[in-house]
Amino acid sequence: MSTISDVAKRAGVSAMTVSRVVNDTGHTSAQTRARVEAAIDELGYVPNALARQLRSKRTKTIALVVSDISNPYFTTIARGVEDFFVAHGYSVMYCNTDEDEAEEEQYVLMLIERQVDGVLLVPARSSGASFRLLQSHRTPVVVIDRRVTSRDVDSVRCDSEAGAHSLVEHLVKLGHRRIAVLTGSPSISTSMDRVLGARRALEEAGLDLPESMIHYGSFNYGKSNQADGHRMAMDMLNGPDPRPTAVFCANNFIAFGAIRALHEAGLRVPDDMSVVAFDDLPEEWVSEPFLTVARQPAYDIGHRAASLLMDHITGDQAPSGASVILPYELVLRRSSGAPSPDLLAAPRGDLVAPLDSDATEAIA
Amino acid sequence: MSTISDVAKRAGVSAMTVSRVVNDTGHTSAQTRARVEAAIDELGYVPNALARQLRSKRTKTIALVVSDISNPYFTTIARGVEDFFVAHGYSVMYCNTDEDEAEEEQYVLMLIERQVDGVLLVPARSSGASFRLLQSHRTPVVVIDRRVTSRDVDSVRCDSEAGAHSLVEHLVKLGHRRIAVLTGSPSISTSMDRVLGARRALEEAGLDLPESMIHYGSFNYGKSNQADGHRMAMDMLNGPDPRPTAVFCANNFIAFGAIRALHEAGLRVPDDMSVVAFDDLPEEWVSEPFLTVARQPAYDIGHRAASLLMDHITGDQAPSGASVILPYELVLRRSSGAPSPDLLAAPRGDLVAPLDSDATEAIA
DNA sequence: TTGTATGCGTTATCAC
DNA sequence: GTGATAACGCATACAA
Repeated sequence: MSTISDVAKRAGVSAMTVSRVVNDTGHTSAQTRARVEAAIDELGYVPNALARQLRSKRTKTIALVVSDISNPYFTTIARGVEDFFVAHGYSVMYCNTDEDEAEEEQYVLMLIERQVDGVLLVPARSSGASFRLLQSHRTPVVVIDRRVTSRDVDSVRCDSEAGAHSLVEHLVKLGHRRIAVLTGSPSISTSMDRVLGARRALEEAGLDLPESMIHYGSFNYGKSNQADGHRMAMDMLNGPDPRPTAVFCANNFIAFGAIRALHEAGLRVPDDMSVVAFDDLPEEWVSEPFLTVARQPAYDIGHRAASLLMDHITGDQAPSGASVILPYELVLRRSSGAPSPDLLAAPRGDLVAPLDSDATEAIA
Repeated sequence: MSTISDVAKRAGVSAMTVSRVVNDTGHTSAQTRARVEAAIDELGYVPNALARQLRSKRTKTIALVVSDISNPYFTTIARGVEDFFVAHGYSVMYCNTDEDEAEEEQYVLMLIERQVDGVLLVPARSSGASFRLLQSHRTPVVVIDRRVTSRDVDSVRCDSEAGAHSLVEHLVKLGHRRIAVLTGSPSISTSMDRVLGARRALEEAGLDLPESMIHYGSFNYGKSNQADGHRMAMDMLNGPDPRPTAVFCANNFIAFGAIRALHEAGLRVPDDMSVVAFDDLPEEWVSEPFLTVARQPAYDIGHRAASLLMDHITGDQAPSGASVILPYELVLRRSSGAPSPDLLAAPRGDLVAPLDSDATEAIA
């Protein structure tokens, strides 16, 4: 409520002297410093950051724009970002786009208005409209989790192609031949890279991945609060015979929805269908970790991206269009197993367990 | 990069006219409006929010200060807050204190510096230093999840006492007589309310809750990234005979750690020990929901608190010291069952399953 | 070591 | 309907 000149008046000095004391810039005699500090305490003076930022043209604020703040993958990234920037005296604004391009543009505009010093962006589309906007306002950007077509924008992500390849290769080695893929939107590079990795693994085994085995949907829950993996798995089950014996889900939420769908259809995992996926949950959260996954180093992704952005902010390094690709970790668990010999050939109807079976227990 | 006067020059008008067009205030002729809008487009002008906020003394920003942003309980609250405020044209800043009072004060100071219009606070301690600071700067506050001693502070939370009572009553009805409590810090009202609820349920059954059966710790993972429930459960198992037959965990993370500890000790849940807890995870995340819980209406808590804060910001309503207490929902699952008759009397050693048993499967 | 003048980009107020 | 002026609170540049 009180301003710098209130303090100045009270301490019998000029506003500049107060400013110097507050910011520890320049020299001030011990006496006046003491008087100023006393006045500050008495008035409960707190500097107005808006005025300071307007004048200095630096907000000491960066923004993290993600597509789904409910997803533990992104909250873990957020931790990595936060830890880095708080240690460097910056604040972090979190923005959630729900994978919606319009929301993203609105947020980016808001961030420019607010003069943030930099932006970490998980772009909803690879089009790059948002970060062209940012660049035109000289706001440093680092892209997280996804590739973008534009040059001169740095990015940090996990090796999606290789992770998908490993997971599907694992399925192939177990003996699976008909493997479906449930992925996110085709406009997100991560979705497509994971399809590519899956396809490569199949082709190396002399198999192919027809489009009919790929189901596109959403990485998020979305407004309906329904995991799209559920719908995609239903589509898969209702597709042409013979049914796949395994399914690769391109992220955690898709896998959760898919497993629920399989469960509802009376199918046992992995007996009737193996499931593998990208992304893991903290092990403790599920009493019995069950899902075979490619685990991304989410915290490190956030931390590395933060560090890179900081280099751009300080000018220590210009954006070079470089990509930092971090390794995944393959975690084999019980959701993947060898297909039963019958499954490899038999028609579908005979194999679906009756709904009142103990499929529930088997999936646990 | 370009300012309002750049636009004014280009359009051949004054800065004020541009301001009027941008903010849709006052009257402007269709002609000049068109000319101004053209100039804005050509220059890619974006207003500087800092200057605007400095002048108008409103930032259209509120802050949500929580004790653990990794906890789905708080991210769900955040969703409720975000949905409300974004719909009203506000931005939300998220701050994470890790239940640390010093961090909290630092954040609150930063928020005052940044002139946020209001704060939603999950206070680390009930002392109330932080919101006295906020109040002295006339920043509206609403407290979430916890009671505070101070008058004239509104709060929104779930009925912890009643929820704990229901959970423990459920255990008593199943036949449990020795029930331990693992809770958070004694300085957090929520911790203590849940102990009180547990005690009341036991006393109604003619039992009592000695201090030796209560273990205090942390609701969070903390820097060690170790769930404190694990340590507390170990303490409980190493305590005096006879061992409890059931345990009430005062939040989700405590329960996760405790279950892991029981698991490691070769104890089966619920056969050797029943477990009940506060807070739930989204059902899909765990393929087989297992834990008996009191589920808090987290989204609603966030939404209600946001709405209340908005009333204070607009001045529609002065803080009255009122508490909004929302109901919990009891969800019975497989982690709680009747104690085996042997357990009620027998000494400990005989009952611990050997470590190489199939306890793992049983807990799933 | 301390103070003065000036401007950051915007809007409130009043004048035309 | 439009413009000139001042002020929001602070820090840069320069002077003393």
